[in-house]
Amino acid sequence: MTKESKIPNPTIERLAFYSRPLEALLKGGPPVISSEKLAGLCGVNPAQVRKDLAYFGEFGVRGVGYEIRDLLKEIKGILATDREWALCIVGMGNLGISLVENENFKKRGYLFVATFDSDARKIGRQLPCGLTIEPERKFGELVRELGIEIGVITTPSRAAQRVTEILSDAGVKAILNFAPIQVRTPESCIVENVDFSVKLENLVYHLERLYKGKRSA
Amino acid sequence: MTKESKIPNPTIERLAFYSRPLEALLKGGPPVISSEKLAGLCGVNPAQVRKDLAYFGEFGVRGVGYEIRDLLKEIKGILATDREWALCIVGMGNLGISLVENENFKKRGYLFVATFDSDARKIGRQLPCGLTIEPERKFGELVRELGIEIGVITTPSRAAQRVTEILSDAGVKAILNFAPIQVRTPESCIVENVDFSVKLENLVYHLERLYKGKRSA
DNA sequence: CCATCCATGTGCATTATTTCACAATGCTAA
DNA sequence: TTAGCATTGTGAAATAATGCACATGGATGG
Repeated sequence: MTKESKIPNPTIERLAFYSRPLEALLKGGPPVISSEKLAGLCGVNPAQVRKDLAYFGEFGVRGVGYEIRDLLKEIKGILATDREWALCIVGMGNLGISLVENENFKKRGYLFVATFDSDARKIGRQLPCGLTIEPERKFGELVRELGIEIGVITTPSRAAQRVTEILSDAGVKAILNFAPIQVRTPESCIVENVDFSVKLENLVYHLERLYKGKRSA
Repeated sequence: MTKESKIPNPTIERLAFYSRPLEALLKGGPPVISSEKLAGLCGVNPAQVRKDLAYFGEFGVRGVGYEIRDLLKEIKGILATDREWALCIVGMGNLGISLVENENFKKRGYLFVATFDSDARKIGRQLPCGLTIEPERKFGELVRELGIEIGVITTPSRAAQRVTEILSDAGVKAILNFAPIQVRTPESCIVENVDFSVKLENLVYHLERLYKGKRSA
C-alpha cells in the first residue's frame, strides 16, 4: 500500500516474530506498547521495529506508541495470517505426526486437511486428529478438492525431491520442507527449508569458539 | 586459523548447508567438485562458496576444484561436527519424541543422552530409543554426570523460559529452542531458535503477494 | 489556545553481505 | 619446458540491512 516496493526479507521474518509477544500481551497489561518495549521483548533494536512497521503504514501514535490490538491485526493482515490456510503433509513418521497433532498450527489458522505416505503399511491408518493417511496417488484429487495451497514435506531426504515435484504438479503453491536437502521447484512454487541440524551445527561452531576463547560475531 | 577475525554468520550457516550434498556425493561420482557445481546444488553463487571457504583456508586446487572427501573433513572440523555432542531434551511431547528418535541427529554425532519432562505421568516411561524420561529435578546431576553441553527445549511456550534457566544453571552451554518464544539466557549460554510458524508465515506472506501479482524480493 | 512532552516515522551514515571480475596458479599435453 | 586451460582465491564494487539522531506531530495540562 505505502511503499511495498522493496521490503527486506528479514523484515517479514521479524513481523512474525513481533506478533508472538503481542499475542501474549493481549491478555492483560496496558493496551499500548512502545517500539522500545516491543524491541526489548524480541531482542532487536527499537528503530528496527519502527522501520519494519513503517514499510506498511503508520500504525502508531507519536508520543504514545502502538495500540496492541490494532497492531496485531495489522501484522496479521500483512502476513496474511488473518485467514485459514489448508495444508497437506507428506511423510507420516514421528515428525510428521508431531506436526499434524501440534496445536500451535491450528491456533494460527494452519489446518492440516490431508496426510500422505508411500508406505503401504501406514496408508489407511487413522490419526488422533481424525485424518486418515492417504496414498500418494491421491495427491491431485485431494489437493483440488480440499483447496490445498501449502505442502509440508517430512519424508526422508531421498524422497523429498520426488515429492516436491508431485506436489507442485498437483497445484500446491508453497512447500515447507523439513528434509535436510535443497529441493528444486518450478517458478510457480515457493519453498522454505527447515533444517534442525543446521541450527545445531551453528550452535556447536560457536560453542567450540567459546571454549577456545575466540570471540566471533 | 587464517583470517577468522570477522566471519559472517551466514557463512557458518552455509557451511552446514554445503556439507549436505557433499555427503551425498561421497557415495559415488567424481571425487572432485567445482565451486560452480556445489553452488548449483545449494542454490547459491559460486563466488560465495569460494569466499566462504576462503575464510578458513585454501582447500581447493586452482584449475581443478575441491576434493570432496577433504573438503567435507575440513568443513566438519570448522563446524566442530567431527566429534560427538551430548544433548538432553526437555518436554517429551510428540515433537520431543520425534527428535529423540530421529536418526539424522545420531548420524551426525548429536546424541541424546537424557530426556526430561515435568509431567508426573510421563516420568519413568521408557522410550523406544532406550532412554527413560527423568524428572526435572535431576537436571543438575545428569548434566554433570553425562557431560551434557547442549539442551533442546520442546516444551510449551509458557515453560520455555523457566526451563532455559534451569538448564543454564545446570551448566548447559547451548540451547536449541523449539518453543515459539524468545528466551533470555545469561552470557555464558547461547541460543538458537527454531520456529516453524515463522517459516509458514513467510510462505503465506509471499503466497499472498503472488496472488495479488505483486513481486517482492 | 498554546507550550511541553514523548514516542513515532524517517533521511542518512554505517555496517554487513554479496557479487563481480580478474590475477594467480596448479594441472595437462605437446 | 612451456603454452594453454580451467578454476581457485580475492580486492574492490555493488547491494542490502541496520542503527543513529532528529524532525514531526498527536496528546495533555495549564
